[in-house]
Amino acid sequence: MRLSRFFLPILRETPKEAEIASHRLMLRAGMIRQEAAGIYAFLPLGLRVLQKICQIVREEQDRSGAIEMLMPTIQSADLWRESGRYDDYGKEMLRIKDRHERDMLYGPTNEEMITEIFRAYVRSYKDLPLNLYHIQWKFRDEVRPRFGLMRGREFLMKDAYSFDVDLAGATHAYNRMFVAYLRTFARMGLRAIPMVADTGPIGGNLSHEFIILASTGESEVYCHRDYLDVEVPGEGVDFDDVAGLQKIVDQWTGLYAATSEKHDAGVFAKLPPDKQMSARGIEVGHIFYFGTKYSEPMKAVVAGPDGVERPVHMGSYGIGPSRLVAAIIEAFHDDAGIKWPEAVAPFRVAVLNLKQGSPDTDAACERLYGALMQKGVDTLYHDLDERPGSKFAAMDLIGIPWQVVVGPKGLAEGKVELKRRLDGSRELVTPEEVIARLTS
RNA sequence: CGGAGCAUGGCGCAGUCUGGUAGCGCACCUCGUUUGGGACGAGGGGGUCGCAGGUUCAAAUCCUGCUGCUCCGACCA
Repeated sequence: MRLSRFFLPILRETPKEAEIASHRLMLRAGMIRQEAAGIYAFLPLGLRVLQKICQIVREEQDRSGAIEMLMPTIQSADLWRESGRYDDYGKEMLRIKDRHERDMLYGPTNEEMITEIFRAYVRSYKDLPLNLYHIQWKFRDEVRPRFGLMRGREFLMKDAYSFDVDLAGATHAYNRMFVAYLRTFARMGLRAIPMVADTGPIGGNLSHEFIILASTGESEVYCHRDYLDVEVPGEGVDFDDVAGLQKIVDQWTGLYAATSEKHDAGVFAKLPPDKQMSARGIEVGHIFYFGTKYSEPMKAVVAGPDGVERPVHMGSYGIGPSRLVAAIIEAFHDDAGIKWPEAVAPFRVAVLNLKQGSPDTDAACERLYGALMQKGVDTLYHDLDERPGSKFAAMDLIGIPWQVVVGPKGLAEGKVELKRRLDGSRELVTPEEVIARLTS
């Protein structure tokens, strides 16, 4: 992408409403624009990151055996009356009427709808296990939206729903998601720690929140320090291996870890002092097993091998990709701007032409840009006629992992500078070397 | 929902107390000089001062009502 053809409204000054780093940087980097309290438009740069995150989420959901679909944002109130949650959910639910005065709502979650879909088609235990997910916008009319995307009212959520004949099957489904989540967050460069959590309005009795540690986190969390070193399952993990998955989950739940609501100060105090870790955390995922809470009232039943119909055991599993954009920035930034992990970066490399309009640098940049694009490397070519200082500052701000700096001095020796945003390291190399490095 | 505050050009702000026809920095446009870490000079464009009433010869400024947004607390992907 040529910057001259892109839409990247970078702000030099920080809008006054932004208090935390991720919000500030997203506004300054031209990633998002606030349209109302807790409601944001994703500008092109922000959308690129959001899509990268969704793709990782998708790949790991698919790998674990879940199947993607897409449910609507608007739901009928009748469904929610069936489960009893229409009255329970409270003011967080945005209620609307259509032209026929029918009660509708903007979905805050989809347990009811997925249960309705399931019961319409599935009759037999032979169709199970089943796990369906979608990535869709949700609306929760928060009392107090804040911190930009971190606590918005409209937010993107990946929500998966599992269906099993019995507790044993549901536990395995839970474990699949548990492991998929470990891998998902690790691929984004995040260490997420599963913590025993409250189930809230979703209900149920088994639940973990996946928390990343960050000083600007909203919740106080307590955990064993060794969680920082537990191994994340690799790509080859067998999601059908019931005992194997259970072992991984046991390993990841064996040590103490709890959010403040579930915190037991007595147990925590018995940990060796150097292993006690209390910090602020950002919740980036939440998984629940809630058994037959919805299947019973909504009559989602399947026939077992004995021919007897019984309500299915369900779980639901959420990840907030839009919140993850903010969470990743909280974890990866410095005074100059964002430092994207490569897996979610909006572009992999930026080419900076230090003397736009000079035949030598222009030609060298065009060659590099063309070669990189041809090899499928996501490249942003800063081809605007600005002073070098402005270019460096802008690219540092938006946090592209690699910068190739093309200037007359380097070119005199046939070299360009390859700079790494993450650690600021830089070296002089030939353009051919740049291409080789970024395509290896 | 309790408490506090803000609303003036795209962004950040001054002007409001003490009423007199809107200003600064950045950004933007033109020309020139510049170009290895947010340049400089000259010229220029852009604002019914959040909305609606009221007081007054005159309102960004005073009064009343409304709306939007932010922050602190109680709640949550």
